[in-house]
Amino acid sequence: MNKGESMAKVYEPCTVEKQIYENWEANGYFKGVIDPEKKPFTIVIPPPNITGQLHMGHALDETLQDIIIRFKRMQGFSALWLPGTDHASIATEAKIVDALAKEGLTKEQIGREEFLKRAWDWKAKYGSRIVTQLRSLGSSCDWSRERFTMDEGLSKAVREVFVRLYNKGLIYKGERITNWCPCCNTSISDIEIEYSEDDGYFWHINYPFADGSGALTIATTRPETLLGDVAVAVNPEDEKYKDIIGKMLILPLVNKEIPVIADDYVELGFGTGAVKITPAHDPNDYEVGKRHDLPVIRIMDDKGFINENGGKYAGMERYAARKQIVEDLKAEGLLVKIEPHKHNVGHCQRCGTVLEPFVSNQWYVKMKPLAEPAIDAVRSGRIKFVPDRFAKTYYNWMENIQDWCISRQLWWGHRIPAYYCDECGHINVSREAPEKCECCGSTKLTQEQDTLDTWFSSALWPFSTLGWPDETPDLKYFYPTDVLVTGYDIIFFWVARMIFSACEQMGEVPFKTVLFHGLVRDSQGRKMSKSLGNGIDPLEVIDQFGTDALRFSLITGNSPGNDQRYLQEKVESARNFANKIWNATRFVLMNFDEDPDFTKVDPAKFTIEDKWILSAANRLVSEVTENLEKYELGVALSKVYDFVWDVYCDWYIEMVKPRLFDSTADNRLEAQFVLNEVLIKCMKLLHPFMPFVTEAIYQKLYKDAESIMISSWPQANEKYSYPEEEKAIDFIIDAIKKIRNIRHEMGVPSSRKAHVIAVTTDVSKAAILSKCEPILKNLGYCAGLTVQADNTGISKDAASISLPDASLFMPLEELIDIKKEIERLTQEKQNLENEINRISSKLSNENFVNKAPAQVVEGERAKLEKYRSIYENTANRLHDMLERG
RNA sequence: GGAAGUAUAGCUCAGCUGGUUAGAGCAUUCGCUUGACGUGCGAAAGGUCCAGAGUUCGAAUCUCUUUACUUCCACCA
Repeated sequence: MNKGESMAKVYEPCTVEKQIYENWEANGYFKGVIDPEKKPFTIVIPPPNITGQLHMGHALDETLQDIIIRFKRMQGFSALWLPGTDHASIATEAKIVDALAKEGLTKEQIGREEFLKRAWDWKAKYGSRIVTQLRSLGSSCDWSRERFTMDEGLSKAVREVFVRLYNKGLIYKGERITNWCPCCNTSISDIEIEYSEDDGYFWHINYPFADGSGALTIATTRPETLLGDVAVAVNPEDEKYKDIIGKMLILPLVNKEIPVIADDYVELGFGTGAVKITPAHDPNDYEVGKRHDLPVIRIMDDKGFINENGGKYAGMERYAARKQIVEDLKAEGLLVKIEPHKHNVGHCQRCGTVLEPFVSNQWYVKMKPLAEPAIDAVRSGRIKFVPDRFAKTYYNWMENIQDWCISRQLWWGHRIPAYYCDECGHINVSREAPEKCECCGSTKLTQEQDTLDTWFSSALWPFSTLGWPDETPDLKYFYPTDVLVTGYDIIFFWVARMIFSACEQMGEVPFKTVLFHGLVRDSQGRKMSKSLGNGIDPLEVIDQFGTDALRFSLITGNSPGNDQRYLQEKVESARNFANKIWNATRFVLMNFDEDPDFTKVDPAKFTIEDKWILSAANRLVSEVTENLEKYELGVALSKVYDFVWDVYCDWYIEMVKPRLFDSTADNRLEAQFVLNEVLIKCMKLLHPFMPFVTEAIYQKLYKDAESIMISSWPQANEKYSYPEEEKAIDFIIDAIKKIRNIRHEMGVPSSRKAHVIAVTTDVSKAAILSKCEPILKNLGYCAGLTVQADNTGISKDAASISLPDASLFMPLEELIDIKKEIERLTQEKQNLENEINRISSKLSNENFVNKAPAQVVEGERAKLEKYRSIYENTANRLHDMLERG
């Protein structure tokens, strides 16, 4: 039994994938190694959350990166794909809090230390799950370098950056309006807000004038905030209210006097034209309050309950208080009307709770100075966005950036390295806990309770994972990284922040290219989500169809930055493709001699079809390489697919079958060589996309193969350039297709072979036809072929095929329907005429001939010549038939 | 309110810097135990490239306008 016969008839991914992956890893092929002889190529993984489960988005993201890194590795770069995970402060903390709740505990009850212990335990238990899942995608990450955003080194980097920014005055602590999630119990940054258009109400409320002269009507969507009102503002230009500016109003329910003030902020013509001002609970009001020097009265606590400033409402939950206040206003006759009102309400990105903006004391990063170099990094081209339209989104955000609230009232995360002096109140900010206050020398210091936004640490990922702030050899060699692959949905959260962090800390960009991909949606185009239950588990798909099939289906038809749909049919066809190449290999090996000695191959014995495919494979190599360099992964893949399936399997293999089956054939070894040569080239081109099946095949093709993943990327081989043979075989394929077409149309069974007569006066065409007789016989169902220069002996009822500079005649005896044949020829003649007219009018257009590139004009001329020749043949035959018929 | 994307065969999508008789997969129709594969082979049908205007010798491709859908940003109490 030879190697081919020992291969299963159907490729079964699940039987080989795991072992192949373990082999790669055990042999250290994934390792990024500092090699001064080689150029580095670096990718850092977008670290998945430790709370995460593998989803289709990861699958796409990982596949793209793996394709690029495998390609570069094969090209001879010292490739490093650095993996790791993110601590995901808010998401993880919520998990721990939930787990505690099940035990009837709160985090306050167990205290910070115990809480963190549990969090680390949780991380140890579940943090590796996602990493295991990434491996099943075939990811060739250097797992020996796996990092975690809260490991020792990265925490050091975080403290270093914090201290540096603080010392430069770019981090400050201040009292400002911040968005607060009463459910997660923490402040959040602006970009963590998700707005949605919600149904609400406009409550119109009368605020009576203190002097008893009537009332002023305001409208609000949050009536409970009136407890914190300190004024009512009107537009200074508003004729209606000119006279009341400066008058005092009685704040309902609170019974306190507040002034009517004038401020441009109030928009003319909107609502009642009078706006209650609650500086502690609204960012705009806060600004108005500052301008008018008004007090800031916070009336709600961190959990969303009315505080002691709320008088009799103190202790009530915010919505209960709202209801009560509306009722009380109604009772006092101050409620004018309630209007339904749609408005945008901010929700917590993580838990969906309606956010409460209020003043609190938080840490911020001053963004303006950081944004400028970051904008320049992209504008100058040092960082390239693919597709480049995302640069616009990026500029727009960066140019209008607000300061970044980085403190979180959470325990799981990097605790802010600020130490308050209990004696003098001075804030000591330092890398390590100071022994005494740098201001008064007191040793009584208390560390800040708050932790940092998760994204603060991931912003440092490209350099912190390489050892920064230490000047490590890794950092020197592998930084800056080459390409970052990520979804466009985190351009602000992560990409932008890495850019300004790197520019500030490293003085250099974090990566040279950012390749953005879109979302993987369900088959109906909906976002995959837990609540819809429409998510598809990549692991299940892998089990069923294989990793390669999943990867293939995600990449084919994918273009940068665009969303795509997940369709199972696509995975199925990808699986079929894996099976196809498996069987092509099986065929090749089944038809190998025992250990063919390719050193004995004589290129002089290459046939026309050997040269044709060697030449075509060369072009494929160049094109695919170029597409990959430009990150056109989907295009590259479909080119290999087409070549392997259509060109290699359906044509070349079929062409060489007779040679292989004839053990005495003189050039059998050459056929085996070419089959092998081209197949290996294709497998290498395909390997980044479909690593497992190509490895499995590679192992079959080579006796002592190490691994395809460390083999070298194919190069176009100049000695295999045969443009003439390529043209010749294209001519023959065209002829065969036409023969098959006619036979099918005439309903001729494939068992009935026809003796074909080729008529041509063109010497080179005659030669090609003669040379290709075996191919025509085999694939064109010919019993034999005669090539001659004139029409002698051609029966009137033979079916005819017009080719450039040649005609083929197929006597099919009684099977041919003359009427039908005349119809067919007439139609064909008409089609050709149309084409010829189109092209000749183009060529007779002086402007075209003068202005179009010579190559294009030449191309059109050649086309015209070809069609004319075919036309002539068709017209002659038609004429003949009509005459004789 | 601002910005962006998409619109190509029944479905899902390719088509790069303008020059193809406009492509693929799936589905459809017809035929095939052709010594690798029916997860296959062969053949076919199917498209005013959303609509309109412009630039050009030439537009699916570039510009503008319209329509439909999608997304992001901002946000008026």
